[in-house]
Amino acid sequence: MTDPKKKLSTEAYKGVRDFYPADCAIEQYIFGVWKETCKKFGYEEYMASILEPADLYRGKTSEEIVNEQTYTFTDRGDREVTLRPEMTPTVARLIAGKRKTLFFPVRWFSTPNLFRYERPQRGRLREHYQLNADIFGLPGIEAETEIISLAYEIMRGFGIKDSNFEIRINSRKVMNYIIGTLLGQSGEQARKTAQLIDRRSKMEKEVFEKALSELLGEKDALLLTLLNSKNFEEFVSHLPEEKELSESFAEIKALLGALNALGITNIVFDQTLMRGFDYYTGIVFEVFDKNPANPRSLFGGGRYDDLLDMFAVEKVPTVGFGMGDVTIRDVLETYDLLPKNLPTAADLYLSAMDKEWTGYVNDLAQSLRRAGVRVVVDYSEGKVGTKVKNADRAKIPFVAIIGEQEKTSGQIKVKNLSLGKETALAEDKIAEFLIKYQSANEDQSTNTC
RNA sequence: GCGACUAUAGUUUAGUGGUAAAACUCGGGUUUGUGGAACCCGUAUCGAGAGUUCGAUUCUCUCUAGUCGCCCCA
Repeated sequence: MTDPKKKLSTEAYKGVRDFYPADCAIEQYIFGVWKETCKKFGYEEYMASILEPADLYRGKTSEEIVNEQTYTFTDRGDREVTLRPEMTPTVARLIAGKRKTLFFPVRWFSTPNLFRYERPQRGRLREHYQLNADIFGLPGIEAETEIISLAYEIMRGFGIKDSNFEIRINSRKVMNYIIGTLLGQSGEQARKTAQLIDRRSKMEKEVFEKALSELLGEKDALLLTLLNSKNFEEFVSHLPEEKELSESFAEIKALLGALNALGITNIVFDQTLMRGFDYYTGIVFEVFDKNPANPRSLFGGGRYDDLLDMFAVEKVPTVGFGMGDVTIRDVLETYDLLPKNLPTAADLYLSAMDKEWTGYVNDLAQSLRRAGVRVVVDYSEGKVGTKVKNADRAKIPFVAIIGEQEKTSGQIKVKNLSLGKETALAEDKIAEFLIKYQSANEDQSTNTC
C-alpha cells in the first residue's frame, strides 16, 4: 500500500511523456501532416484498442520480445493481455476478420500509441506514437511505388529537403536467396547473418569481416564481394542467372523507374538494408537522414505477404510502413522545421467590469461561440489593467470588457492587443469582425489540443 | 538484463564539513475603465534512507529517479 504521508510524485511514469499544451500543439502538428498526407492518397483512418490478447504477438514476433519487452499481464478473467507493442498484428487481425466483405485494394492508416517494456534511452521511450500506413491486396510493384511515394510526400509535407534524406531500397527475396541458397544457411545461422549485414555500417571494417568469416567460413568472400558492390549493376553481375533472382531484379528496376518518373530521385539501392528479420517477404525500404552530425535510419517498411498466416486464412499481399513521432520530432528540431506560430487558445477574452454584468457577459459569450468565435470568459473582479494583462499573457489576441458604458451605448470596444487599437462595435457585429481576423491569420495552423 | 554519469527553488545553474546564491518563470503589490516596462515582496525539510562527525546539502553506503551507452529493436 502507498504510504499516506508520502506525497505523490508529479513525474510521469517511466518512459512515457506528458503533453502539456505547448508540446501537444507540436504533436498535433505532426499528426496533422501524417493524416492530411495519407488522406490525399485516399487512405482511410482506423483505430483499435491498445489491449490485445498476448497470443497475437507470440507467432510472428520472437519469444524474447513477448516475454521481456512487452507489457503483458493477466486480467481478472485469467486472460493474458498485452499492451500493443506494434500495430501490424492488430491491423492484420482487422483485415483477416473482414476480408470477405472488404473491397480490395484496401488503403488504411492509423496513428496508434505503442508500448514496449525496456530501458528508455535517446529516441526510444516506453510509449510512442507511430503512423502506420498500409495497402492491402495489391501484389505488384505499384503497391511499393505508392507506399514509398506516400512516405516521401510526408517528408516533403514536413518541409524536409530532398538533399537531407535518401530512401534506400532492397529486396528480402534476393537477400534470402543469397543467405539460404548461395550460403547454405538456415534457422538461427541465417538470422545471425542477416543481423550482421544489418549492422555492418555501425561496425569497424575489420571487426565486421572477422565476425563474418567466423559465421560463414570460406564463403565469406562471396558475401563480401556482394556487399562491397558499388551499385545495383555490379551487385547483379556477381549473382547467378536464376529465374527467381531475375524476377526480383526486374521488380527493383521497375520500382526505381516508377519513383524516378514521379520525380523522386533521392532513392538508392542498398544491398545491406535488412529491416529486422521477421515478416518482410519482398521489397524493403528505409528513409535515411543524411545529416552528417547524426546519420541514421528514420523509419521504413516493406512488403509482407504472409501477414495473415497466423489467422489461417488466404494470403493478402501487403505493403506498409511505420513512422514514429519521437524520431520525426527530433529531425524537425534538428532542421529547425517545427512551426513557429502555435495556435492561440481563443479569439476573444471577455470580462465584466463587475458582477452586475456577468449575466450579460455569459449571454454574449454563448452567442459568439454559436457564431464560431472562441471565447474565454474572465470571471474575476479585478482591475481593467489586470484583465488586459491576463489576456495578453494567455496570448489571446482580442479583449472586450463589459461595463456600464458598453451597456448604455450598445457599442462594445474590442481591443486588438498586438496593435493596441480599439474598435467600437455593435453586439451583433463582433462575431463577423473576429472571424474575418481569424481567417486572415489561418496560416497559424488550426491544430489545437 | 548489464555498465557509466547525474540529482540544489517551477526552470536553468552557482556554492559550502557550521542548514544556501543568481537569472528567468510564477503568485501578490506599487496603480479603482485599459496590458507588455520598472521597482518591492513571496516561493528549497539541497531526490529518499542509513552511516562517519560536535555538526552533513557537502564525505561513505543503499535505494529511487533521470541521462547516455550495451543488449534488443516490432
